[in-house]
Amino acid sequence: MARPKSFDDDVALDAAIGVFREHGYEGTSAQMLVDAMGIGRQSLYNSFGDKAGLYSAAVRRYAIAETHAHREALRTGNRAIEGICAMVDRVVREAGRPCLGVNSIAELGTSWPALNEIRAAADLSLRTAIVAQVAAAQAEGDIAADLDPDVIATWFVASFAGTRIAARGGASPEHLTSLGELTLRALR
Amino acid sequence: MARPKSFDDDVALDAAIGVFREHGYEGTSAQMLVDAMGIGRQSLYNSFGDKAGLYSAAVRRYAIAETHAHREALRTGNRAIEGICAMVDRVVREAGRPCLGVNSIAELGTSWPALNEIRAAADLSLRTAIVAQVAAAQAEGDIAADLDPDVIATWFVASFAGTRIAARGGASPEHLTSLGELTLRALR
DNA sequence: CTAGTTATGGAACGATCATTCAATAAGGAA
DNA sequence: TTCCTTATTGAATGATCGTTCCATAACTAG
Repeated sequence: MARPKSFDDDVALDAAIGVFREHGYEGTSAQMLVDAMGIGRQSLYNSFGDKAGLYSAAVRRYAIAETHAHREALRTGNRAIEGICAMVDRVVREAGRPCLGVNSIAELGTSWPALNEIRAAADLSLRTAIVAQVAAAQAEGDIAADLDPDVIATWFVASFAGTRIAARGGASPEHLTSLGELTLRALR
Repeated sequence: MARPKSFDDDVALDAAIGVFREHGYEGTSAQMLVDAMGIGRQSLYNSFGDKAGLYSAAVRRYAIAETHAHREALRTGNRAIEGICAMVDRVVREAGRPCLGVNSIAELGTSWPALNEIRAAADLSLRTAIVAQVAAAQAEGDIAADLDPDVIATWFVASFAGTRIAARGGASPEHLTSLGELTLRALR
């Protein structure tokens, strides 16, 4: 009953994610977004409200994809520790590209309620998966039993942020690999 | 032979640092800076060139102060490991305030040559101190001897970044303390 | 074919951006 | 005092910011 959209919201959102990852929220202009997304300015505002809404949508989509990738990696191998290693390896391997989650925290802190909610949901999902996997690895004797799985989950998330910051600061792949190894070593 | 300045560059710079820490480079306007620094617009440009120059000067001053504080903490106690613990504790204790170093890396990556130089100098200074301290702690049997001190130095820096990102994301002091403990545990 | 509805593209909005100009003020050297 | 130099102040610069208005295009239900 009306003119159909000429683009897919998620495809456009992925393009926006690419820009926000590299330039941050304040460093990205509406012009940069319409250029990267390949849509008109008005279409951007029709679909996402405003720049803040688009950013929130981008962070949400990114957080969901990132959480999913982490959980997928955790399912690797037979022993629980193998999945944990796979998760760490993936972070090390992909640390070369800026992380929208880390960058949004660094840039905006907890000042956006909408972002806080998105992060809380992603954190819960990821942490739940890590806690279960860690408990399993502890039962299998691959992680020290005296450590609280919940603390370890926080530990992993922080280590990932540290690795990503190191990479964004120019650390070599060898250094990043070392970081991944030490992250796992802390738990033995 | 001419009118003297009515303000001290370093005092003004500290005020600028406070604004940049919280709002980042792109999120800070010249108006916010003159308000916080308590000087006129023209004085800002006379003393620091432009906004980018002021930011570089702020990051430089911050990096020097932060590196100095780290090195001071390292000198604590009798055994080398005590100084290392003090350094970690300080980061945990002060993680509540945003880190200009971490935030500048997250926001700008390695795209500013001037910042890269500042970081390289600070990194070298800090890493040198940590390496020496770690080697001493290894000789005293408090850190595993099979680990490369240089890798450990990278590890500390990354852990600090992770802790600070966690704090900026809203982590509780208890969680931050746990992160500090696990940072040290990785080395035993 | 027509009427109704939404998407699109381009020009335009006021506001704010970083930066500078021009005029005045303040001190040291003579 | 007088001159010279620099600091300060406030207004003004053009550019770009995020956002919206408006006319047109595209599609569907009737």
